[in-house]
Amino acid sequence: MPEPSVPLPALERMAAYMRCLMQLERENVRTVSSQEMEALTGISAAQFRKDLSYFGEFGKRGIGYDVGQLHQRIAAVLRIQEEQPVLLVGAGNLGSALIAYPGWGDYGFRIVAVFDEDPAKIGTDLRGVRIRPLRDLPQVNRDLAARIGIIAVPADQAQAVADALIDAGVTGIINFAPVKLLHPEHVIVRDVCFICELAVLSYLIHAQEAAPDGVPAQAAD
Amino acid sequence: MPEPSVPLPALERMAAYMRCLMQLERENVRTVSSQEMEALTGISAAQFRKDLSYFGEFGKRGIGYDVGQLHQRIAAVLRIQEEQPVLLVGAGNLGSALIAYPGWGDYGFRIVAVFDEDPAKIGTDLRGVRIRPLRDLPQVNRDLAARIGIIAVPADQAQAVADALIDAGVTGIINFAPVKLLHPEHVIVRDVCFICELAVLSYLIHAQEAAPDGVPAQAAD
DNA sequence: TCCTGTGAAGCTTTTCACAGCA
DNA sequence: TGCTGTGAAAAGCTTCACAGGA
Repeated sequence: MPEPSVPLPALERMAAYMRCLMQLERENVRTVSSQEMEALTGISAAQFRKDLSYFGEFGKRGIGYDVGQLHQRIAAVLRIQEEQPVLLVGAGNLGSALIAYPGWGDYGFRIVAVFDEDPAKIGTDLRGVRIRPLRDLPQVNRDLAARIGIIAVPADQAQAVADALIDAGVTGIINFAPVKLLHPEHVIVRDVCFICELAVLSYLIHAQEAAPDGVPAQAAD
Repeated sequence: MPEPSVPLPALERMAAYMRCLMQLERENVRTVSSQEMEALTGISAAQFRKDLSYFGEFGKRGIGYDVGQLHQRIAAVLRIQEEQPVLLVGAGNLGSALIAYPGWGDYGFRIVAVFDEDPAKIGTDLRGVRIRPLRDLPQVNRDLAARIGIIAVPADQAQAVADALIDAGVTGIINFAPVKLLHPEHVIVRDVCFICELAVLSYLIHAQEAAPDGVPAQAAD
């Protein structure tokens, strides 16, 4: 009944298309073709059309796609057409940077609670959200019922935080800590390893120098 | 002469292997087999061996891999065996979080200069690195000769910053701003879109609920 | 024996190229 | 005509399965 096995890379591109469509909306562009999307995103027109085809028909032959409508339909596919509550654990530098990110609302997410263990931080406000002790997590999420959690704590605390989030009913985790988390099968964990990006970049730069046409040196979006 | 067209996913896994090997070194583990690496990273033993094979032979048959030696050789492959200077543009929340990250040294990177446009920040210190105005970039990098730059500024400034970095000799950019950057072919740009990760997670959570065995729901590492 | 390194098979994803509709 | 949607072909990546050295 749901979409039959969509390639994961296609899903990742869907988020990129949405970003692009929001930009076009701000510029009051009404209609866009797959060709134009290729110019804007760097993703080929054929790829764009194929990606959309996993989820249905979205355009008008001979015309293109209605920008606003396509935005809405992609949001519906990604299940971000209505607000989704998110829990953030860790109110250090990274946590602060995350909560300050201006795009949450555009993507239908809202940080509804922030947790930290530092007594100096507990009770204070981070952009209008009170910081609570981690032990309050189960009780707080009984009301909030958030399914998504973000781990922004040091590596040595990450597993304990993951366990607590999962106990509290979270089924999807974005993990910024540099450790592999153990978790039950029904929970989905996505690791964000930004220094890995740098390492890959380092390789690609040097590979390109050594043989300017050797490795495709494709950028990741 | 260099490695003939290594799959990009293989490169991304190399960084993950390195992270795992550093952990093993801290635990004083001397030898590791591809089986054990599978247990630790979630990446299959066959995949691990195949990935390494793109770059040479690293193990001993019947024994496994020497942890320290493998770490060194992967570092050499990624060109992070000796310190690489990195420029950071943007000293806001995100920039501060990045510079506070404790793993830079482990991966052979060092932030050698920080730039920002905010007069209130210029001249102050961020973790021992002085914040300079962006206009100083060309001159500063004449000495530092960094090839890698990180863009951690708002979307509307990102293109100008990218242009400045490229002018100053940077050939690889990690872009945290939510815009597609225009750049010459010889420059490699990798976008980090953390909210895209959340959007994908949102889809996967709901897909799994709808059909617990429909979509593989594989986590990204 | 144990475990690596690797060609070949199998599977996934991307690209092509064109039918079909406005 | 113009541009979408999509089977089929091509390319790319992963897994298999086993030869071969310690």
